[in-house]
Amino acid sequence: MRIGELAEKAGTTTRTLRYYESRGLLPARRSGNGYRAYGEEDLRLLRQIRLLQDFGFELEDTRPFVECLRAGHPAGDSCPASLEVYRSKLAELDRCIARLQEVRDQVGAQLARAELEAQAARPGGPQPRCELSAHPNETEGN
Amino acid sequence: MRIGELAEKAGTTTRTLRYYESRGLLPARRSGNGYRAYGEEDLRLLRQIRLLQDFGFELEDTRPFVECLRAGHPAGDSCPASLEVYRSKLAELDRCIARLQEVRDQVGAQLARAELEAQAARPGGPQPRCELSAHPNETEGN
DNA sequence: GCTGGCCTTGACGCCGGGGTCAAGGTTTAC
DNA sequence: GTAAACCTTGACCCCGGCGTCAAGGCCAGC
Repeated sequence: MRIGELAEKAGTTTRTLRYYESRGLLPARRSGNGYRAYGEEDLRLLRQIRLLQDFGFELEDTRPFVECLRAGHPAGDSCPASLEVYRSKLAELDRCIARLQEVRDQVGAQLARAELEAQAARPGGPQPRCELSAHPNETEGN
Repeated sequence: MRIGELAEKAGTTTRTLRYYESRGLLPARRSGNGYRAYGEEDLRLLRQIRLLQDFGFELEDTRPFVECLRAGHPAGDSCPASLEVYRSKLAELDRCIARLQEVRDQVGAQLARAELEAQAARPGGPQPRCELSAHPNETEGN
């Protein structure tokens, strides 16, 4: 299988495959004319990489999975190193989510406050009204 | 106030201030010798920028806030354009959090499955045991 | 007048994951 | 024999938000 075919089967580009090879992640044999030659096994490795990439894993983090597969294990996550990556990614995701949630709440609070202030400042908008009116003769109606 | 002093007061660097100026976000007057000259007002603008940056806002998103302050409004978020930025940021944060949560759950599931499989594959580890034992004479105790 | 500490502009580097030429070799189909 | 569709390496570009030099100007204190 040549590079274009593998790229198409995996739904990626030839540039990406060359990039992976340059990173030492997916080396290729060469056929007589210098073209890269891939097998079905490479397609499996590539699919593993893409799956993790879709999760937002960095390329380096996929390496243990690829090496695990290449070592003959049934799945990319059959090796302890891969499990460690899972775990640290989980921790990272949790930290990231917590941080974003915190920011979300703060921004939400800012928005609420700013909207209130804008409301108060708008002429004709609701005036600051005392519950126990200072001037009982001013009715609310209009 | 010169650039170094302003940077220090705002807890940032001169490089950053020059960058903001290059983006048209925080232009500076010049004193006779060509040095940038800032006032207290610039410090307020800068603090507003840094606050939003700390929230993870992109620099461009801080522009409405800065212009709002510069227009004389009491706060950077006193203007509708700023409120719109708040709202779109909130929506973006929500999408981001939801996506991360989804990934987190998937990765968590992968980890759980892989750990189970590793457990099962470990020789001497717990063998696949039928609840209704196929060999009732094998007791559980050791 | 000289050293040290400020300031100026300009330009390149970084990071990740490739996109997009450029200039050329190979193979296949007509 | 020639055009089309592959393939090769090499190199620069992108994004955001600066960090980090380089080469030189300005000013204070001694």
